[in-house]
Amino acid sequence: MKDISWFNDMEARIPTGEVRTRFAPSPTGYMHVGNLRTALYTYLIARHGKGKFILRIEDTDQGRLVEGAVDVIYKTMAECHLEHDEGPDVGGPVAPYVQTERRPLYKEYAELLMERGHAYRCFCEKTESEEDSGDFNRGDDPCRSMSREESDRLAAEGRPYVIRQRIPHEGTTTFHDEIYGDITVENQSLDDQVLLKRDGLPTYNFANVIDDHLMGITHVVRGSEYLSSAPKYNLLYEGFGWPIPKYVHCSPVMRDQHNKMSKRHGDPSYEDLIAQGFLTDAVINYVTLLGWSPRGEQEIFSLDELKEIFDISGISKSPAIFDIEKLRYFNAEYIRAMSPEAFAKVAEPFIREAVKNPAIDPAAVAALLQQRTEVLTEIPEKVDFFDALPEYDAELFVHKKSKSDRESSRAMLEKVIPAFEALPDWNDEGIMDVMVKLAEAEGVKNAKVMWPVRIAAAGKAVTPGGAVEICRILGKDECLRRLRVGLEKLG
RNA sequence: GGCCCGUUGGUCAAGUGGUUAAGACACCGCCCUUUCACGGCGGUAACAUGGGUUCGAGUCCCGUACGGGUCACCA
Repeated sequence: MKDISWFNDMEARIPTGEVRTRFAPSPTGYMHVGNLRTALYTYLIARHGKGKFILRIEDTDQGRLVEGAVDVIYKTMAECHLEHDEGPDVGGPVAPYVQTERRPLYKEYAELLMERGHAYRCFCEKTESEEDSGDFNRGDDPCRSMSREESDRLAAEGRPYVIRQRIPHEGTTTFHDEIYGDITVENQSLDDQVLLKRDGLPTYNFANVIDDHLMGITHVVRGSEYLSSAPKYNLLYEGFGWPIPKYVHCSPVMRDQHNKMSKRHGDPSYEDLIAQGFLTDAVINYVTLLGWSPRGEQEIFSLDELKEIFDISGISKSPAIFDIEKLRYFNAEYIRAMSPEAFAKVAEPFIREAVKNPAIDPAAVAALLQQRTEVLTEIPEKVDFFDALPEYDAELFVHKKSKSDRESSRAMLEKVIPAFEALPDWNDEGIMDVMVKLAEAEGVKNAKVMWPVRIAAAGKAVTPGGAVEICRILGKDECLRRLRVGLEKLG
């Protein structure tokens, strides 16, 4: 009999008595929105339960390793404030946290499972066509019924093999999912899945069970694509005599009715969304609500609030379609909730993209933008007129609502220009005062004065801010220059 | 195709046998307003479908349709 004292040592290291969850990405180089949501739910379950959140890297697929991908994971998680308590970089009681570094472990456990009769070596070399066609009936696999002696002999000879799970042909298996409830399947619908690959590395399905157990994971959170595999996991846990964790299978994030969000379809990853001008906190808030309901009417939540209220029972069973329009709304809400200073800081690079003129104060422009910006990337086109007066048509001076036409506009500009020239201090009060007084003197509404001033100052119909703010920010000289240009167009 | 899961307005969703079926985004209208926004008010719009069970069904059961997942030595 094999010496299995190592087994007891491993078991002794498992932390107990606390909620423990893990986010276990395979390093593919970027963070899908679906991945981010799974990470969030996993994190929130741990934090809500005052437990531990663990990062584990699943790199058992040697063919899909991407250079630098692990760094992307660290960076994204840090940016999203998903700090982990244990992981490859920070260590922890059940290290190592990278699957390839745990390699020897899986084989030991696979052999332990063989000892217990729940797994067997399979020496078959089946061609892809046999696998694909489904012609090969696993029930007929001669390896399954091979004697242990024969199996050991072939292995000792150096014959390559995989280790398969021995699934009973009879009976049913029932497992419980926190979201879907109890699910029962016929054992005969389950196949003898490979646990240990020919290269000695475990399959995802096996490594997960081993690691989740050894790391003391209490809530196994993952995508619903693993729902069909869950009965096989149960059989593995039972085969080892291990407690079964709580399963939390999350439905996918869709790009439309039929397709999951995917890079292939050009759907944005987390990194892409940030590049498109979305704020991390807004993305987190929106993504959390995509497939989870807090039940009340509040929608805007900080991560700290989410830690407090997040509840597994609020996760929905059906897939959710990603709606960038609603994300824009969340983003706008977050922008408006920022302090003017904080917004000026994030907006400045985007303002400077369009406005090179050093005389223009970016903080002043930002103040105009904050209430009317949804995503940061739309800023440059909104403020480009500060840099240079655009070519525009005199027709812009015609505006029904403010009762402005070319005639009135020319008349107003003719009177505003000298009044502005005479202004001792160039500030909002002074500028406003000139225009209000003029309107009074002319017996017209303020709008009739302000419309042509704003148009001449900006050269476009829609602007962030009104005539007063735009004139002030432009500075007296530039403002007057533009008003004269406007007057010429009307002349 | 077998097995598993799902289905409330265009979208996210509340709802756990009795409600005028919440709320949010989007859309439309009105108000506010120096433009556009912000904000305020209001509006259009949903229980996939057929049978049961029940005094009563979006809520429970069965069928059907549609959609998704899975059936890899990928995760």
